[in-house]
Formats: sequence, C-alpha cells, structure tokens
Amino acid sequence: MRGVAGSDTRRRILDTALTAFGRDGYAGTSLDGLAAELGIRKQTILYWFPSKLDLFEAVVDDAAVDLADAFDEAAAGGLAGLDQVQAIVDRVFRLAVHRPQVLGLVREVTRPESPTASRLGTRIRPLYDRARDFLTREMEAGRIRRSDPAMLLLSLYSAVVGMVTELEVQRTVGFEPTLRSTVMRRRELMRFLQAALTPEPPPPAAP
Amino acid sequence: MRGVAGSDTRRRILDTALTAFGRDGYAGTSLDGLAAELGIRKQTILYWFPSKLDLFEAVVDDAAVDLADAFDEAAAGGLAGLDQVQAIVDRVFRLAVHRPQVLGLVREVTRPESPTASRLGTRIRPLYDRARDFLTREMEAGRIRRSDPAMLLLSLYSAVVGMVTELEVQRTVGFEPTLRSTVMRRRELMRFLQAALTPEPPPPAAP
DNA sequence: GGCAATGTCTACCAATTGGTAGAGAAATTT
DNA sequence: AAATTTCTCTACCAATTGGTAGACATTGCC
Repeated sequence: MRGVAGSDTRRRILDTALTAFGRDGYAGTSLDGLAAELGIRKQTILYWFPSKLDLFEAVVDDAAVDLADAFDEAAAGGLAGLDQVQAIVDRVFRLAVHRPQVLGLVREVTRPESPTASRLGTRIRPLYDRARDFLTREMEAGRIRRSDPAMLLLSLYSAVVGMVTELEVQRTVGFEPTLRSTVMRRRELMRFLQAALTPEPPPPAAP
Repeated sequence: MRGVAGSDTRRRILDTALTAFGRDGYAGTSLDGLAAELGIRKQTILYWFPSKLDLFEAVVDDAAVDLADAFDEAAAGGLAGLDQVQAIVDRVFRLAVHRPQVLGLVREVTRPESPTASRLGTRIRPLYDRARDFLTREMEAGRIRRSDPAMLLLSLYSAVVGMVTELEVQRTVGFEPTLRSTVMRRRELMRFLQAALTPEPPPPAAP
C-alpha cells in the first residue's frame, strides 16, 4: 500500500525518534536506522521533518510538553513545602517508569555539547525557572531547609534522573525491574529527599 | 619532522580522546576530527590503537585509574562515617574541577547503551562495590542514616556528577566559574550530603 | 472522469566514516 | 655502514551518512 495512511506517520516517527535519540544520542542515531525500525524509507522521515536536526528539535519540544504536563498535574494539588516536592518527584517518577524514553532524552539534551543548547533554553528553561522559584519561595517561608535554590534543584534533578537511569540500566542488563523493587526505590528516594529538605536538623553527633 | 618523538604521542592521543569522548560521546567523536585536533593523521591513531573501540576502552581504563587513585587517596586518611564520605566527595570534586573531562567520560560510560557495557563492569564496578561496602558498614555501625546502600550511593553519585556537569555547562555558556562560586557550590553540596546522611533527624514539622 | 494535493517511494549524490596497504624517514642495533 | 625496528605519513577503499530530485500511487474535490 502506498500514500495511504493519514499523518499518524508523523506521530510514529516522533515516538520512535524519541526512544532512539534518548538511547543512542543525537550523533548515534541515523535516519536510515530509524526508518528501518519504523519499516519505512528515510525519505519519508525527511518529508515530515526537513532535516535530522529539525526532527530532533521537534522531538525535544514534544517531550517538553510531557514534562510540563507532569509538573502541572503535580502542582495542581496546591500543596506546599516538602509535600509539594514529593508530589512532583512522585509524578516525574511515574512518568519515568511509564515512558523512560523521556528521561533518556533529557539526559541527552542536558549534555553540554548537545545540538540543542538553544532548544534547551527555550523549552526546558521555563520548567527549571518555575521549580527554582518555587524552592526559593518555600525557603523564605521556612518550609524547606535554607540553601542555594539552584544548587538544591540540581541535586534533586540529579537524584531523580540518576534513579531512573538506574532502572534503565537494570532493564538493559536483563532484570525487568519488579513492581516491588520500583516501589522500594521510590521510597528510598523520598526518604533521601526528606532528609535533605527538612529544615533545622540537629547538630551532627560527634563520635 | 618524521618518526621522531617517543611514544608521548600515545599519551597525547589518550588525553585528547578522553576529552572528546566525554564531550561528544563515542558516536559523536570521529578519528579524523580527533587527529585534526592533535595535528596528526588518523592513521597514526590507528597505529597506536588498532580500532576506535580499542581506543575508547583504553581511555576508559585510563580514566578509571584516576578515579581509583582519588578514592584511595581519600580513603588513606582512615576516617569514618560522614567525615569519610565528605573526604571522598571532596577529593572527587577536586578531580572534577581540575580534570572535568574525566567526569564527562563517566557520564558517557554510564549510559545504558554505551559501547562499554563490559568495560564498565570490569573497571568501574570495583569502585562501586568498594563504596557500597563502606556505606553498608557505616550504616551498621550507626554512623550513617540507615537506608538502601546501593540507592544512597546512586544518589550521592548523581549529586556529584550533576554538580560537576553544572560547572561544565557554566563554562560552556561562557562564564568561567570563579574560585568563589566553585567553593560555594562544594559547600552547598556538602550541606546537602550532611543533611541526607546524618542519622536520626527530628520528625518533619507539620504545618 | 479529470486533476491537484498529499504521501511514500526509487534513484542518486557528495561528504564523512572507520579501516587497510604500504612507502619512507628516523633511531637503534649489529 | 648496513640492516632492522619504530613511527608517521600518503594513497586508497567500501560502507554509511544526511540530503536532493523526481517518479508514482492514492485520496478527495470538481
């Protein structure tokens, strides 16, 4: 069959490309390989997206929407302090479990030499700013341990991405992570965050 | 001049390749580009390392030695608990500031689809095991908050790598990070770790 | 039925990729 | 000084890369 299907082709390309870019990186992904994975020709990809870079940017934009939605949903509860942070982490964690590809792409995109330095600015930056502003406010309200918000945010981000990457690695090595292990991981992460965010701990015990 | 210099060529290739692989990834690094950066021909690289993959593995092995040295040096003090953790983080941080390339490579190597799944096993794994065993011991001794050691280690790793990546990003964007900002970042990181590792915090204050 | 728009394909192409073969200069050994 | 080893180079090569040109099939409109 030829020239048949509607433009769900575009969607399929975006989805498969998301996975491929996140898994193999921008340079490591070839249009021919991508096309083969989709059972189409490379030229069909180039019909929908004028160039490889255009495709990549479209994929990033697409994933950014997912992330923003996750944030919005978690923020809709109107929580504050540690509870809000946990709600967001929880939501991102769920996204990461259901669509780990998205986090893989984030990893690729945040590489210093990523071909999307600019896209990162316009698409991810707003999320970053929102999160940082939130932390700043909560610190001023005394609901979160006072420290450099940008730094803290980075630590949170790293912890979550690291955790999810670990799930991916597990999967790659061959263990399909069980529901139980995933739940435990999330709980550990939460405990870690709680410890790091709760204001005014006691002075460390000297041995 | 031809066929002159001793095999410091090999060293130069390793150093430049470390930077390139960490910056652009395995797929994103070409032997021709690497050679151009070094002012030599690609064939000279292939004389010292039979293939691109061989070069990559040699680079990984090389970097693993640096990391192991950093660990050893930090562990030589014979500290315990939080102090030991801080000493290690401090040492790794210093390595990261002086040779950020090493951490860039770690980032590339820990990607699930990295061409070094095996090398990761044989070279990085021992460091990972050592660190995890240490954490387990300290937890049992009650000097560190009790939790899943593997998970905690991952969080620590993520926090440090994330922090260093941030330094790299800053540098890429154009600000050369000042000594002052670097010191502050390290202090923030330490505070974060302390908060997360100190045993028995008070119950979180309910608003 | 005619016809333009849409979507997928075949056929190429120049540039780049990792890698081979082997010439030739310098240093070392004999 | 002759021979050999060490090192870097020039000259290629087949495969793959992202991308162009245009044929051709299908759909929907008239």
